[in-house]
Amino acid sequence: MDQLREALAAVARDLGAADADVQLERPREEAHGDLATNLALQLAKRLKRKPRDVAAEILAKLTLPPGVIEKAEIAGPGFVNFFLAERALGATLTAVLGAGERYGRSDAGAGRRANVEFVSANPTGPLHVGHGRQAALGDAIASLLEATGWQVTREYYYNDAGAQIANLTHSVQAWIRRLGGEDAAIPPGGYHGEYVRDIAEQYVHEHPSDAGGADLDAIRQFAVRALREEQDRDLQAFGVAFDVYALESALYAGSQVDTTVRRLVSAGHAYERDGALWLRTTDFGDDKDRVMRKSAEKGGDFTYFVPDVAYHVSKWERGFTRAINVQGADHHGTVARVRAGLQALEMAIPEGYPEYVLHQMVSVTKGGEEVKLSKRAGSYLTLRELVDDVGRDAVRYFFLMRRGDSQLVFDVDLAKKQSEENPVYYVQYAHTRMAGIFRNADRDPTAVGPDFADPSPLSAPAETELLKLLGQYPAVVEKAAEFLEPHRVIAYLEELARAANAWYHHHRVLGEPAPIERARLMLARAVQIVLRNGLTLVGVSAPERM
RNA sequence: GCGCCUGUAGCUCAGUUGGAUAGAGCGUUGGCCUCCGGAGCCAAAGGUCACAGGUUCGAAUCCUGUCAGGCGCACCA
Repeated sequence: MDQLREALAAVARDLGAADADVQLERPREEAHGDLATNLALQLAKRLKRKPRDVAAEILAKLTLPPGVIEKAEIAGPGFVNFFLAERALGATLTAVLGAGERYGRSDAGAGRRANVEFVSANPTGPLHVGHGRQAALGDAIASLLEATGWQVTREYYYNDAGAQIANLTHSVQAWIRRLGGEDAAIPPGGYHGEYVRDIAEQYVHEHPSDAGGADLDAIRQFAVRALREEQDRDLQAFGVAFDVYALESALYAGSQVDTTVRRLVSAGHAYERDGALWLRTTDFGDDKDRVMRKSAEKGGDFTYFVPDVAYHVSKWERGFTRAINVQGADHHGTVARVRAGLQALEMAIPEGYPEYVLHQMVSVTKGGEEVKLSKRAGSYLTLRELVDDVGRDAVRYFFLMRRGDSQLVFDVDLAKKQSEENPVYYVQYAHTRMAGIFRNADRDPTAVGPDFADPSPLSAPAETELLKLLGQYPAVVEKAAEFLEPHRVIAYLEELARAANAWYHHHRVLGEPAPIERARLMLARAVQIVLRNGLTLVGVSAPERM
């Protein structure tokens, strides 16, 4: 492909257009060949000639690399279509079988370090469905980066000491007093879920000396730990693991917050007004300036903006050349101000740092009606309940099959009731069928390597189609990683599974004449490898049996 | 009012960053089990790509405007 591109560039130079951008793409239509270029269309205007005439001259001057291209032809308004020789497709097969589980991986990231922050829910309640989308998305993005050569840290940031935690603490305290027979009300802004009562009961059980709930600090620590542990259990059930848990309170304790403010002031972008300390973020693309330290009458403490900036400084200083934040779209307002804060430090942090992957909200329908999301346990909306009901694989797959910036309707009834028709089963089933071939043949699939047999008997249309798809997988992974869009992998897997199921239905493997059987075993093994690699990449299992 | 995201088949959504006749699943209709797992395969019907302009060889894709939905717009986090 690179050879072809260079050959075309040489022709372009010859025609006096050395700066032409040579584009090679895979045509949608099979009749349009395996690769196509629009070079003639691009050049036609500046050469003031008809596109098809330019295409003819390109073709005449083109020196094709030997053995790779079978034929080339002019089509449509002036496209030049190239047809790959069969040998090239056979090479795909040996590439897949040779690389195995490494097929599709690359080292584009060259071992540089990337931080992917996601979920980052404060420990004020169980994880809900929206966190589930974020967990699936963040984990898959991290995996995509790993597959393309980045050294990835999965990070979870949470606040264990702010106003929301105080609300939680007082809510638990109120329940402790209720359990003691008092008539205590949940404070305004407090948490009403049943889990609050459960925590209160546990607290009383483990702290008999404080049955009255007087020790707020002890209650806070207990509640935060209990909810963090519950969230960890939920994430574990979902198959997501983090490398680093970062605490907001540590930024204060480690004086990073103070240091950040000092740097911002000395960089000259801060000013005082109405008794508060402001940062002129409008100098760096924000739409309004931000308060860093509140005025004395408002309490005189820092706004959340400051630790947010300090936190991202810490990512930079820990050596992450990329920081990717996966967040709900309701947080999009923070994007401009965090970046502006980092620029205002004048520490040579790149302008686009950190990168954001924002996903739209998940709405949940149950019984045909939309259910409002809230942090109430028992409302059938926690991630844990969804995973327990629908299954980890289906939940992961559903959350990833859509682009992040389209809204997602998760119909719980449908996911449960019609789980057999879920696309995830279709893809997994294709994998199971390939595995079944080796099971029935009583063969070890891992023994089928690139030198297992001669792949040339694979000539049926369904087979060349499969080989082409297998050859596309590395590019799919590369693009999905580049755009941080795991749904591209899902779409590819469905296409591959469709082609694999059609092939399986029309062609037998076992019992055919030996050269054909052995060649098809290679193809079946290659399909199995790529399906498994892709499913693993998006966090879905590839079962041998279902 | 301002900003970000979205609008594609009855429903849920893709669309390889500007390419050729806009695709898939579900649903609907009609076929296919002596066969490695039918959780499957083959086919049909179904479209003013929200609407109106513009850019150019060429637009679902880029620009402008309008309409509709979602989410933001604190000295809250």
